[in-house]
Amino acid sequence: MELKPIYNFINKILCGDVKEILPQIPSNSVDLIVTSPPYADKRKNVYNTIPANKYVEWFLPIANELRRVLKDNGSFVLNIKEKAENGERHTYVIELILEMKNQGWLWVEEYIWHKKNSYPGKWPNRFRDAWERCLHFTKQKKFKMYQEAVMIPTGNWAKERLKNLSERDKMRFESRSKSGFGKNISNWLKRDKVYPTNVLYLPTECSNKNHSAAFPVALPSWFIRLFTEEGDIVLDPFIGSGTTAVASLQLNRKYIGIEIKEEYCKLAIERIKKEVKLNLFSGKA
Amino acid sequence: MELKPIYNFINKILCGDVKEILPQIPSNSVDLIVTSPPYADKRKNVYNTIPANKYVEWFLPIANELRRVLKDNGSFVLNIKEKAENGERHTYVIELILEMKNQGWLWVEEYIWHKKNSYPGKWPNRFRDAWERCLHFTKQKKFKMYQEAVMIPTGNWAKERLKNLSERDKMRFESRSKSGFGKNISNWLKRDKVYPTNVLYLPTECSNKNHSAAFPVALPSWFIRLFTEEGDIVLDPFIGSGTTAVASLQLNRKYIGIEIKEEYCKLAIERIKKEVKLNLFSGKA
DNA sequence: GTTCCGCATGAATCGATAG
DNA sequence: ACTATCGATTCATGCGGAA
Repeated sequence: MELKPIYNFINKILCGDVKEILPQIPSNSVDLIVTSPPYADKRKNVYNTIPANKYVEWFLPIANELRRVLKDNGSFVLNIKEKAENGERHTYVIELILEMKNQGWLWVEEYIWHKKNSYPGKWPNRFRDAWERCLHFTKQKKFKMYQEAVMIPTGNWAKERLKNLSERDKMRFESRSKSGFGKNISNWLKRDKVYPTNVLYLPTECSNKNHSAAFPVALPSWFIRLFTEEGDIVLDPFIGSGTTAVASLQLNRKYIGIEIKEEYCKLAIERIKKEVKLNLFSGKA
Repeated sequence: MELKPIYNFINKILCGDVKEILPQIPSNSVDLIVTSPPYADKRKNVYNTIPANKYVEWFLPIANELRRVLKDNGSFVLNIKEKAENGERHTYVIELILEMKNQGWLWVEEYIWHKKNSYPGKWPNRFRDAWERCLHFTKQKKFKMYQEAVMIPTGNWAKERLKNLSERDKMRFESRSKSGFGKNISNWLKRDKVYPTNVLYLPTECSNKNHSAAFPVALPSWFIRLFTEEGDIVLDPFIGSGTTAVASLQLNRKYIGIEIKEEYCKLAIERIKKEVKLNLFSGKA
């Protein structure tokens, strides 16, 4: 099949089925794939739900296409968590890991997203679920990684030093450590920063009315900074309300978003427009 | 085979091979199994290390015996983490989960132990590993669980209390209380407490006195409070330096410990003696 | 008695070197 | 080519000695 070159897809929300759109995208063309696909049996009212026991079978062909479109030195970050069913955790996620390895993916790491404010609730046999998996897959042992881009202030250093900062600086400092913005004092801190671990401690974003995005900007933002440079291409095959696109824009990366639900596509485009205006206003673009 | 009744094993450290000792323990006799088995290829200077690719095969017969000795309403908490090898996470842990389900275990939950102080190091392809799995298995859908026993202090009482602590102590206190650790937990009123999540945040106990236990007392302590009542029997088939026994004693539970290394057995017995003395001194036992 | 600083110590992992 | 061993890297913690 003759494929259109990649620049036809860049900075667009492609409204349609992943299984039809992905095959149109040329091979070895994106630097990072980061996504939070619909979880099994969740959000029934919005998506055509995928039963837990068919999840692997449904996702594997998509994973295979994703591997094709990813550059050899690129990364795939899959944010996912198995549901509990009949008093047990379902096994479709760990089965998926094994099957993706059979496809040729390397399972490099499992990052944990430790959710600061998790969904409330009480059950007799378990507590609130406060974490999700962020599975890191690659095509090769060697891949692009920019660890300095996500360094964080030292534990003790931060505590000691915060006392001497004004309230205003404190705010800036806080926002920096969470999302990576606020460059004012970043140089000043450089020597006193350390590398993070494989546990991300981030709050979920309270749903802004329309979309039920449990996927906070800070999450794709962290992986985009870690695995790409400015100008690189970030693909999210289940982009929902456009969170990954927003993160990409903020970081001067290019995005490709795929979304099947038209209402979500519209929502994403609205959010992106606002973000672009913000960038223009701040003289960024 | 004629088995001795369970009281012959209670409050003892049994020095020998798990595979020989477990079959002597009667069926349906312990309320909780909590353990941190030797990880694949780790602690080579101490244990005969189990290669990663033989790990499942090695552990499955043990898991089967554990299921036999566990009471029907009991729980099994397995603390484990896969290693990274050749740039990838190994799959033996997730394979083990699938195989244990085949044996009849229910995989109820995966708790995350978020380690505050993880092992240092820097690599081109990953960050420091700051978490471990605490896999919760049971025999039945219904099992014993005492959620109130691990509730976390919050509210005004805690705030008042915190005022009088130094900044540094406050940090420590908070990190402990986030996951429900901390010794004075019983002092809080019920209305000032909330249920924890499935993420436990606590430091490892490193370079402590004579023994260095990567398995901190607070970890078995939390699960013992959650899954047992006073007087119940707690089994640790890889008890090492006796951490699980210490936790059991502190909480007025009975322990059964198995350990293959004689030096560790001695160490465990020493620690237990000290703990018993402490309990006597405080008028507990 | 406190507080503070310096130091050794890990359930690690990768890349290079050696056989 | 494949395995075994070693050095380099890194940081929260608890201890001991000093002020």
